[in-house]
Amino acid sequence: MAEQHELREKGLRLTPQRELVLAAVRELDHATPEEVAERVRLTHPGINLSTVYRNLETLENVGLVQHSHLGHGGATYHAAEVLTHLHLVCGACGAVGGAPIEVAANFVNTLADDYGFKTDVTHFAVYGTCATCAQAEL
Amino acid sequence: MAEQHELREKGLRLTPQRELVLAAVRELDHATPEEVAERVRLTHPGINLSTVYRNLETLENVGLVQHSHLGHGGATYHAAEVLTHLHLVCGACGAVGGAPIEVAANFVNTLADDYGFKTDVTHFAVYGTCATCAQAEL
DNA sequence: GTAGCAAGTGCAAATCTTTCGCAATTAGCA
DNA sequence: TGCTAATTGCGAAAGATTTGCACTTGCTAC
Repeated sequence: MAEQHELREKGLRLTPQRELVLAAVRELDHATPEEVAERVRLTHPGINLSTVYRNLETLENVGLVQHSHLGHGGATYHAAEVLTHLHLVCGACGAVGGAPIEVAANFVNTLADDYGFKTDVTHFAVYGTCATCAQAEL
Repeated sequence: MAEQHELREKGLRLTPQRELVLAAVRELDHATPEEVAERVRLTHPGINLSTVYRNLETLENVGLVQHSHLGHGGATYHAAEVLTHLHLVCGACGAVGGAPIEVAANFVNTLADDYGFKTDVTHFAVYGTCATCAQAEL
């Protein structure tokens, strides 16, 4: 229950709904707010979608969850602990692959050295064509 | 008017509206559908927003324009000719910087070699903190 | 040059996602 | 146990994008 500490520090409360949202984000991975709500409703049907949105935002401010953009519109959320990989999104089939952050280390360093830009590689997906689809195109 | 060729090939027509949308995308850069519509309306006030959306989609299918994701929700469109740089989006101030594609060459090659993933670095922005904001944080 | 057909347009309404206001509820401190 | 401010639920609002449909109009064939 480390979250209790993070929350209280900022005058925030640990409500059942908030716990459920956090738990759902931790269980699911890359979950949209809608999916989080759905998950939470399995055990707590009455929860409101607004509440999910608000809690995702709150939990993000506190640093317990983060969001990234894997596709078009919506953000997807994941627990802060697990941002250990970057996302490879295939534009052809929609698959989301993963790769360790280290493969981008050089790229990140270059941007830092030459542009003073501190990159968070996990926030936006890396877009392209996955091996399978690239194969199929030939 | 190279576009005439691209369009006809697929049984599509070159309508005034379609030309205007394409012209607007070429003049603007990183334009949202809304901005494209606004631009087109300067010379052709009656154009409908749906038409802009539909034409952006059509032109993208044909390969004359492309879209990328620079921020939260919306896509922004640019002419297919000009994807010569990647986008550095600052999460703190929202500024969109640019960097030549070459800085990512190594990264792209690694992904290709190790994962068979063909990366389109221009499609999604690179997220992080710009030099100015990184400075301010200290 | 003209007719015919399918593609495209305008318009309004429908969706979908996310946000907001507000009254009722409740967690956490004294 | 009581208070106060944070939080929730709910409905409505806002914004973005899509869709159905009747009307219009490129483009091709004659």
